[in-house]
Amino acid sequence: MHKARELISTSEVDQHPVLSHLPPELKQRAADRARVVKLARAEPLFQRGDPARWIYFCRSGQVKLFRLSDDGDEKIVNLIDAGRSFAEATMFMPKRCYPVHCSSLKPSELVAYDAEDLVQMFKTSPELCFNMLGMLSRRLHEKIGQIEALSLQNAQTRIANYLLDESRTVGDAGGFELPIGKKYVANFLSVKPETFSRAITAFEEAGILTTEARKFRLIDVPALERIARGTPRA
Amino acid sequence: MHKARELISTSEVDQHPVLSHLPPELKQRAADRARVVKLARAEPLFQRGDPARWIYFCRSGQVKLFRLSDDGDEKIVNLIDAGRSFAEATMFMPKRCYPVHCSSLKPSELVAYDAEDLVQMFKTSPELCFNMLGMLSRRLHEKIGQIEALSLQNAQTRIANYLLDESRTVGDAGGFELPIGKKYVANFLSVKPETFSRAITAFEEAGILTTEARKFRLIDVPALERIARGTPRA
DNA sequence: TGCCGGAATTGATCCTCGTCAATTTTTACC
DNA sequence: GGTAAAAATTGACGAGGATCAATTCCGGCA
Repeated sequence: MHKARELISTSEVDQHPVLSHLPPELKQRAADRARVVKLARAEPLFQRGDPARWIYFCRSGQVKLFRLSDDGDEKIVNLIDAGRSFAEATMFMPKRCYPVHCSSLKPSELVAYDAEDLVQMFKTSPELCFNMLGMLSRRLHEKIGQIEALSLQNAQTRIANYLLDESRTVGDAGGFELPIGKKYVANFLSVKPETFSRAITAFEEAGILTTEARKFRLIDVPALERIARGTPRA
Repeated sequence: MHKARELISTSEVDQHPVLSHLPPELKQRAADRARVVKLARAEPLFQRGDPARWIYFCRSGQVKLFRLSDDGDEKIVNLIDAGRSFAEATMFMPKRCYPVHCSSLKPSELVAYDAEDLVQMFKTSPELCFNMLGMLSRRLHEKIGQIEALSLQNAQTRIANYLLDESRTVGDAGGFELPIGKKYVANFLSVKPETFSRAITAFEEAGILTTEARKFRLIDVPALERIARGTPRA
């Protein structure tokens, strides 16, 4: 059961948006206490309520953060791609537990940093704290955006916004590829797969985009932007 | 137009969940630079996008934080009662602007603290930062809860949860009173006033609660909890 | 006290989206 | 490369909640 623990280099720590600001000696310490976690496809990492001993960086692959309702329905709160970190906020909660479930969507490699030890480091440096405060503020802002979208926009509008977002962030002239199955994208947008599918079909028929497998190519961006603004006409 | 600025005492600063942890001399400095803002009923305080020069504490009254859609629909993201603070997260955003609109719901008195000056104070003390990190974590957690509710629960369930919450936090044996007009509560729950009204009527007819003006009295709490869990039967 | 205007309630209707079911397509794995 | 399982699509249908409209209720104020 025990195999040699994979060593983490300080340059690995530099990937992390917050830990990269650690002074060199602490960077080393963080690396020394970190470990690599490898997940197969669809393997759970932690459950809501588990004590939050680790915070994570996604080195490769993809994981989902989600809530479950009493009757088993799932709501994906966040999709974490390679290069992004998650669960930092747990370090500062009174009861240090994960507030969501986490599970991989593809085979993934994560770097796990020791939460307790990091807390000690943060206690030594307001600069570090400020980096973290900035990150949490951005997250909070993001969530407010999600709430607004859920309350004020309909399915089509949310989907249109998502497509425009993806196109801008990961797309090139040739279009872009969905990071994962439409099922999960749909869930993230709080829409049923059927509804997602129908919306895409409608967009295709309107000449707004073309699809081929997972590849999307936007044809009529202005039209999509009008839909995203909730004003398909005018 | 200029009248004498109302002075803020350090004991006023002690009301603030984060600033109360300032060392005495900084507490005095915060008080010296703070000011009182009085709002009439339904008076705007700031707009989304305004530079965030101040963070606020609600001394009395009530304000709403909200977003507006392009076609003018409003979504209340948060209701702030007396004793609560808001807008702290703006201090740590790259572009220090309010991400929501704010407007009073009743005549209110707010204490406005100088954001830039507070940032300087925070830079001196990891302890202060930790208090703030804790608060932002809690806020983030709250938002995740709202998102889950919007995605996974129906109108009845959200309303049931709200009633149970209110009953637990502000209620006594004789029931509790809505903090404001049902219109606003409904909006906060992302439900139309008509739907809210119908749900309450249904609860009354089921013998779950009684209402009288704004006063609510829960009769059959277990039944309401079942609805809140999404399993009305069993 | 009586009047006015906004809030709340109630009813009727509509429409978006979820549900259920049947295929088709894609993916994973031997 | 072939097969089984999962994902995606498509269609038909229904329910939850929004919308529109009409009263009724209540609070503030002269």
